Amino acid sequence: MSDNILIAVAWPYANGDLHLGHIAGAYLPADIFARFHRMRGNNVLMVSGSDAHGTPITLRAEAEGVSPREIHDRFHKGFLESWEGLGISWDLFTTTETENHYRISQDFFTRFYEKGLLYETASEVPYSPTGKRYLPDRYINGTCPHCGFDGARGDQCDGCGRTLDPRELINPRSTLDGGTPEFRTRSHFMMKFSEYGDSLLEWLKDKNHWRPQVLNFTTGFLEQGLKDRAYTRDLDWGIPVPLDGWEDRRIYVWFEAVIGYLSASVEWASDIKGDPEAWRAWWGADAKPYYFIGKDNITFHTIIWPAMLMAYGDDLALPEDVPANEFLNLEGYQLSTSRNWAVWVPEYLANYDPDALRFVLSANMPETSDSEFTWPDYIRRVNNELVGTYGNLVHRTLTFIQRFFDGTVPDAKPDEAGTRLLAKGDAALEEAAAEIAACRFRAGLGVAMSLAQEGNRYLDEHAPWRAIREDREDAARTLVTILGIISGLKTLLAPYLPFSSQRLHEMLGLEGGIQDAGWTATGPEAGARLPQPQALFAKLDEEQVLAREMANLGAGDESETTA
RNA sequence: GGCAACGUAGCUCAGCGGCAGAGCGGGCGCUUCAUAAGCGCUAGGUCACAGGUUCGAAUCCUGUCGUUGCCA
Repeated sequence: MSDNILIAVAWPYANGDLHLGHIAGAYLPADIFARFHRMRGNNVLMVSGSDAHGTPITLRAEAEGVSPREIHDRFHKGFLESWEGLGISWDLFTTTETENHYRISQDFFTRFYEKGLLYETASEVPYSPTGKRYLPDRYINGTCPHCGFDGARGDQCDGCGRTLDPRELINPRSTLDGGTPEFRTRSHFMMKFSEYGDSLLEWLKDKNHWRPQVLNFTTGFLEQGLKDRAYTRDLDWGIPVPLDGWEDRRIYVWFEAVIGYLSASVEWASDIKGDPEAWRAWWGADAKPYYFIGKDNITFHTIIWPAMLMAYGDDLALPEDVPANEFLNLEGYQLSTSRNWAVWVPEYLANYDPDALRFVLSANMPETSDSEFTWPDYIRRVNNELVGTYGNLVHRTLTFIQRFFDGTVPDAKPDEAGTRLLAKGDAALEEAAAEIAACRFRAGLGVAMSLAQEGNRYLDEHAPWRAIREDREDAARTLVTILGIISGLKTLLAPYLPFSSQRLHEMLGLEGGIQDAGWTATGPEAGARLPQPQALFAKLDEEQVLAREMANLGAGDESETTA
């Protein structure tokens, strides 16, 4: 009996390239999970898309003097290239700028409105008389009433870190033209989230498999009492409120972005699957939706979106798990786009192997706490663990068969010790499966690396390079055993290292795609001809990599740094 | 300011009531099939700090300091 597993992944703002933080935080764990479940024979639907409507996009558009849509189109295209290069295996990566997404987001609004869950309220909104437009909080600068810092923004003061209301600012001015904003009273819709606090707490009761930090945070948040929130904003970029006389208001970007998980599923069903109803299998009572996000997004995925699903009705499936990751730091500091303190995916892919990055980020994934990426560590892990332990086990075995057995899989049966090792290999497959299914990706990779080490140890103990001289049969038994271990490793590592696992699949003389080969350690048959082996991974030149990357880091930074 | 999490070996991280662990790096040795790769042995720690609970605390509780996220 196979499960229907929806893999819903955070929607990146289309206002800049992807960096390592995005990958380690959400996209890599989601992809490992998706590939694993496909190999196990489950029905996977993995979706996400570009968030087109966030403030960061309009900010960048105004800075460059182009339209928000142009910014969105440029970076959405870049995302697609990054996914391709990194092997992130979407069923659909769409965008919030589709007609389909507008329709479904407006349908949610209409449903909520008709159910009486949206009510009007008046609030004071900053308005620029010179620009003849309403201003988001971030578009207002002024003096902080708490610390006197002059560059405080309408939402937060960078001087003292306090969050602000734009009306508190002393001497407020628009960042667009420096003009003084006035505050106008505007009607907006509030969503009755407060009605769902108890139901959410009830729903959380059997979520003991969630990560403690996610569950504790969510429970604590709800126990303080869930408040109603403004559902609409005064913007001209975004999805219009579908009510007569309200067309100049937009649905708040966060509330339509989470609807994207559903609208992307619907789009996949009609446009890719060719069966408009096919999405229901992943949203019905027995579906298991997993949401892969970073820790800054927990509230929206464990509270707001489940509340919206409850409010919508139709028994749409609530999250099975929200394995939010913590953050990845870089060389001791937080990632920062403005200071160019980041490793950008397109630049990485221009110089290095995608599997090497997937390996290093998986080995050090921020599952339980913030973790650290450094280039020296990247080089060490690639050269010593990926190349030295795993790649070399494969290479020494395959070149040995090529050299001493004419590239033909020997016809021999493992002896007692070999049979024991192969049993360990089978056990490792199940052990890793349990770890991955529970979203413990670091641990799953650890199982694979331990098995590779066992393989190396076995080779050293049985020394086929000595046996080949006096007892060819013994050497053959050893090699067949290790071939079985390598076959298991190729499967075990396929979710983590899809490109090299496919190459290894072919080097073992096996046909087709590894993703269709199942979760088994089945290797080549006796007598099978193996192609000339190639190294799975290249060693890195430490000096060269460090020279290039350390020079890149922070380059182009025009602000003062204290580091 | 409130809530939540984190602080463990030189580095990156596990462990989360019962003799302080792994990988990498360091030291010593073995091996030569292999991308100078592999294997074994070894050194190293007041488990942030101060109290408390317990026969027993890195682990549970309280407080302090530091880091992070969310909220005000």
